[in-house]
Amino acid sequence: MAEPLRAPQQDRSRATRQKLLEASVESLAQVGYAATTVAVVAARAGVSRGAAQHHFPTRADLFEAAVEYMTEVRLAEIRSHAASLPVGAGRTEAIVAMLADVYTGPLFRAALHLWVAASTEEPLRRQIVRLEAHVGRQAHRALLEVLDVSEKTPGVRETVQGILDMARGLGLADLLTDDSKRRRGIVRQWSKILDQALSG
Amino acid sequence: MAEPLRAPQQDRSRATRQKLLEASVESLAQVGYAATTVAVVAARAGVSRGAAQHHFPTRADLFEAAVEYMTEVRLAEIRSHAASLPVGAGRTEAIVAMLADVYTGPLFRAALHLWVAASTEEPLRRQIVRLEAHVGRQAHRALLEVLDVSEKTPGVRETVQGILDMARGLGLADLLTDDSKRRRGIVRQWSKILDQALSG
DNA sequence: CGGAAAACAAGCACCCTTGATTCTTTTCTG
DNA sequence: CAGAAAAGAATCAAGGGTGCTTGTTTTCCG
Repeated sequence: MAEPLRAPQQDRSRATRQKLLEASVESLAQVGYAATTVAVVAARAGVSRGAAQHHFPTRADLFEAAVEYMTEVRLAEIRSHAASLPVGAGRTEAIVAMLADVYTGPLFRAALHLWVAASTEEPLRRQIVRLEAHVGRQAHRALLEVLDVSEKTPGVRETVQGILDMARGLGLADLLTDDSKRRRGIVRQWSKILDQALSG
Repeated sequence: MAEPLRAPQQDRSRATRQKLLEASVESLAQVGYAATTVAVVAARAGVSRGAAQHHFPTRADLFEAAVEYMTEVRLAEIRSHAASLPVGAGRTEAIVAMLADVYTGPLFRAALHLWVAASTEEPLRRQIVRLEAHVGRQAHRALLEVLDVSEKTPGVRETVQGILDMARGLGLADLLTDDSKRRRGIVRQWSKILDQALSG
C-alpha cells in the first residue's frame, strides 16, 4: 500500500518509479508476463535490481502498480482519441477504426497479457477486475457520446457493448499475426452495419 | 497362469499419451500456461513424470502435441454443435448463442492461454498460427453454411468474420469474471442486427 | 517350439538453470 | 553527518532435463 498523499517524493525517486512502471508495460507488451522478470524490468528502466526492489518489494507489487498506471494511461488514450474525430459522413467508420486501433495498440497488448495471467492468479485478478470495470465503463460512455446515441433507446446498450467486444476480439487476433489487412475490411463493413443498427 | 492381462503395450502407451494430452488441455484451461508444468500434467493424468518425459521429451513437445490435439477436438465441437440447430424463427439467435458458448468453453479457454503464451515464444507461435488458420477457416465456412448465406454477396465475408471476432472478444471477457448475463443481452441484440445485415 | 535378446513403457533420483527475495554495502542529497 | 535511495552479492525454491533402473512385450534365431 502506498502512503496517502504526502508531499511529492524526491524527484529522483519519483523518476525511477516512473521509469520502472513504463518499462513494465513495455516489457509486458513485448515479451509477455512470464518473461517480464524484475531483472528485465530493471534493465529496461536502466536501474539496478536493488532499486526496483526498493520501490516494489515483490514482483506482485510491481504489477499491482503497473496495472494502476496502465489504467490511467489507457483512459488518457481514449480521451485523446475521442477528441480528434471527424464530423459528417465518415464519422462512424472513423470511430470504429479508432477503436480497432486502440485495441491493437501496445497498451491493450500489455493489458491482454496481464488479463490472461491474472485469470489464474487470484490477488491480481481481483485488482484487474476492479480497474477494468472502470476502463470499460469509461470506454462505453465515451463511445455513446461520440456516436451521439443514448442508452435510453432499447438495444443501444447491447449494440455498443458488442462493438467493444468485437474490438477486443480484433485485438486478440492481432496478437499472433499482423491482422491489419483483414481488420480494415471488417471495420468498413461493420461501420455500415452499426450505422444502420443505430439509426433504424 | 496370469495371462489375462491382455494389455497390448501399444494400447497402453496410446492411452497414456491420450491421458497426458487431455490433462494438458484441462490444466491449461484451469491454471494457465506457466502453471501447467510437466509435473502437474503428469499428476493430473495419473502417471509419473518419467512417463510423461518418455512420450514428450521436452515441455515444448508436449504443448506441440496438445495444440494438434486441441485442433481436432475443437473442429469436432464445431461440427457437432452445427448439426443440432433449430430451423425457423429463432435460428440466427441460436447460432450466435452457440458461437458465444463455444468461445467461452474450456477448449477456447485453453487455446487462449496458449495464444498468449505463443505470442512470445517463436516456435510455438508459428505452429499455432498454422493450426488456428485451419480452425478459423472451418469455423467461418460452417458459419456461412448454417446461416445459409454466400460469400459471393459483397460484405457477407466481413460480416461473418466480424461476428467471429466478437465471439472471441466475449470469450476474452469471460476469462476474468462470469460474464454470462451481459453476454445474453448482447447475443440477443446482435442476432437481430445480424439478421438485418444479412437480409438487407 | 523355446528361450534369450532387443525394444519399449514407466518410474526414480539427481543436476542445473532461472528467478524471486533477502541482506549488506555504497552513494547520494538535504 | 544522517537517512533515504540505489547497487550488488548471497540465498533459496521451483522446474525442466538427463541418466539409470525396472518390468513387460515382442522378435528372432537355434
